[in-house]
Amino acid sequence: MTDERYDPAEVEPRWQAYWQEHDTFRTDEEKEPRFYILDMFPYPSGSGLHVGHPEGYTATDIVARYHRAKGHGVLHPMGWDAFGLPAEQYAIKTGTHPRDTTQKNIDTFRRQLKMLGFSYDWSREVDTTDPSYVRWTQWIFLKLFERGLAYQNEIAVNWCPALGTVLANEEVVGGLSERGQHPVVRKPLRQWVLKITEYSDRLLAGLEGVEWPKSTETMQREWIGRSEGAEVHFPLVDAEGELSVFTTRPDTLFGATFMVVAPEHESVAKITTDAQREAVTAYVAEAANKSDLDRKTAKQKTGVFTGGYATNPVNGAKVPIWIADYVLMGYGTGAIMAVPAHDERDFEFAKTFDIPIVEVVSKTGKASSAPLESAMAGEGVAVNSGAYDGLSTAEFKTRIIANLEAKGQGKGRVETKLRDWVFSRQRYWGEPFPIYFPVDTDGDPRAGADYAIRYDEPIAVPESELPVRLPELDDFRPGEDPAGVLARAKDWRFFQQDGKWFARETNTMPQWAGSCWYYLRYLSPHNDEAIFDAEQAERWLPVSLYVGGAEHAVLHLLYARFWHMVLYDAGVVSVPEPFGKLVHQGMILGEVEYTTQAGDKLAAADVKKNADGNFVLEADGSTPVTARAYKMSKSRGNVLNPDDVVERFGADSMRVYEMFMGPLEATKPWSTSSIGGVRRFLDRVYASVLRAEPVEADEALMKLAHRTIQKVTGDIEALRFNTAISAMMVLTNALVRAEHVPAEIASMLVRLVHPFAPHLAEECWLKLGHEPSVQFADWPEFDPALCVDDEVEVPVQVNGKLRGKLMLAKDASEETALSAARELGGVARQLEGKTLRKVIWVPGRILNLIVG
RNA sequence: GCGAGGAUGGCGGAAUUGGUAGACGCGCUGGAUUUAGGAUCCAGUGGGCUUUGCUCGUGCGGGUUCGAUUCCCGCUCCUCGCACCA
Repeated sequence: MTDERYDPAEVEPRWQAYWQEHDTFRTDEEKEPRFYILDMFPYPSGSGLHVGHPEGYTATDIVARYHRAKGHGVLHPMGWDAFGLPAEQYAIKTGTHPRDTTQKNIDTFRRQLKMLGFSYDWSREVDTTDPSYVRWTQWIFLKLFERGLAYQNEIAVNWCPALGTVLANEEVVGGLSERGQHPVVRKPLRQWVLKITEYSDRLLAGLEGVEWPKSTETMQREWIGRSEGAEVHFPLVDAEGELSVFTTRPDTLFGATFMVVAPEHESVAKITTDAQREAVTAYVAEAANKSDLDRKTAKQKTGVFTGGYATNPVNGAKVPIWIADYVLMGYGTGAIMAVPAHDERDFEFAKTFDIPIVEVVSKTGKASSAPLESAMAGEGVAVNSGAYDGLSTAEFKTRIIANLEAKGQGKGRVETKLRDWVFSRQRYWGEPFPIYFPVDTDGDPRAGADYAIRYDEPIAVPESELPVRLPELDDFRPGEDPAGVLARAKDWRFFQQDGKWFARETNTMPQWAGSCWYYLRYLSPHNDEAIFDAEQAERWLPVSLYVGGAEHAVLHLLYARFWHMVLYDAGVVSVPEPFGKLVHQGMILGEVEYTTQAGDKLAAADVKKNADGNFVLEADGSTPVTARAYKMSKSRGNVLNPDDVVERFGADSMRVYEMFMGPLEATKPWSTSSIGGVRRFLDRVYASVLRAEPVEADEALMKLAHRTIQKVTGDIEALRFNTAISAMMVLTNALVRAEHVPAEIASMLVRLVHPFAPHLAEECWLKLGHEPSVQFADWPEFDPALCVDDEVEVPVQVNGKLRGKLMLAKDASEETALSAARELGGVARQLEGKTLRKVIWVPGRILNLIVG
């Protein structure tokens, strides 16, 4: 009996079938307190799960199983973010409908997740491409539309000809599409835009109340990029009107020695003098052709004088106006007042073009005697600023804004970097917009009659007609028609109502749409009457724990919060923020690779570390070797497939290994040999359970068990899974060494192991003679009295160096400790012939004797 | 350049209201068992030395303290994010 090995290949599928058959993980609505434990749902790609997915999923699964064992209510669902480009591109290549590809990929992902034993309530599975889901995505869009938060605009967007679609700024990296690395050009197109900027203050304020990684909070803050300043109007000298600028430093107005407008600025033509027109036109043309990448990599400031001047409202000075591409049209007013003394960029520009630099802020309160060598961007005291001299930066700002407002020369203004969200794409595989437009035509546009679509009169599709389904197409290629792929589906696009012709919106929504609100649909995924039951929302929101990759720190999490706030304002949800606690699991890298400088791969055994701490060849200490783990990628060939890992070691081993690698949030390299150690641990747990007997545990073992319960419980709550596993290993090793394994201790261990290695735990629970499932067994409680020792080991130092150890009662006195310490050989030797000058005694912690 | 995080044995990592550095695991070494094993079990394992013990040691250089991986100051390197946002 005792030599029976644990066989995951047989045991794991058996318990998976059991859980499915018995609906073990169905959400229990009645139990309290309640925990909504959420994973970022995956995009079901064609390559299946990679080993990074199960990291976060295992973490949440442990927490979910732990809370169920504690008798708490748990909502732990899973679904699919299934719209997206790859399925569409695959369709273009092979003619396979994206729906078929998506369905196949979802089946693979579901199989793999079940193979890993995750305790999802599969009855709540959602799929963003399912018409019954799309219906509510469209419903939310209508809410946005009704509230004036969705509008159309002709804007210069990132058009990617290869993909045949517009990309969001964040989907363009270095002038290339994030997916596929195709060139992207700027092109004005009619787009749907969501007014996320209207929520920027609330998106900022809401961050106060959430329990998120600080780095993520900071990234969101910086992405929103709120800055307070002033808009100042500079009257033009030789032309009508004025030039308005935004500045965060109105206190430096007296130092504005020139102005700069963006090349795209509407006033360029008006400001430019005939003498300068040729040079300006050339510069504008050049700037228009520059990609974002060119602009970013340009080291030298460029620009051209327009020939025009404006008047500085505070001192009447005549300042020259330049155009330069370091001023961006998309921020502020697209024009700046340049204060070279106190802005690095302006300083650099002034140096390049020999423009005067006037110091108006000084740290000391006195103007510098020598010319400035660099811009002083900090705060200080005003100089060379007329009546304002001597004011601090803060005071100056307040005063001058008030004065500008009084004279109608400007006003206080708040700017954000956050732009409104370009929400339309020209693809097939996305949610259609529930919008249509009147059409002017004298025939049947489907049959080729001329038509004009009145895009400025969008009409909402009635709620009762949702969802607007995608038309069937067999050609998914992007066309030249910037109205999108759907424009080719004429029978779908055009329809008649009361004798008038109408045209549907042919753009589709971006992939973010479905992922913005999926956590809400999990509340009641089968509800056909409403987006979800209000009662369910009351019960489960906000999400208690949200785990997912840091790559979503800004976009997904910001967009989802925005939609949530809109739904809050619409009275649909009753909590202001969707996600309470947020954790990002770290990336799992490939195995460490040892390479020579020539790039040849080496085995770990051929490598050693030299005296300087560098890796070199074992055979030749002068040849340096690089030791590094790399991100898993197909091109590097270091991608691991969970199916292979499960086949070789079992799902429980994979789960426990991924949690044992290190802290959840850390980036860590994979090591196949280390999984073997975890597998041995699980084998020892099983072997110990098989040895369990109805005997009493001795005191030491009982104490160890209780301390393990305390440690594991605390570690699960704090998501410190690596140290929890370590503690369970210690207890297991003690059981392995014990002459008898008390059944009571084995039972405790199995219940602790359960959230980490559920299949093994179920099997062990059965072997111990209990009824399945271990999920319904009570979480073990520890007795605090058994977690403290009566006797403690106290280190004894002499002059701060360890010289011996004492076993003492935990409340032993200094006198007892001191006299016992003198008996220690190592201590006595150090004290010999010396005077005891001082005794440091921290009860139960340390005894330090200072001698001289 | 700016912001955030990090650096501990051959490797992954433990340990911070300052108190025995290296838990746990991998790897390695030796042993047991085995026809054999990349299976299992036992023991050892930070470096150095004149090895009952001494000494050095948590990226580098200082400081505070009886005592620093932990606190303070100044660096180096790595990872991630942002990058002309006025």
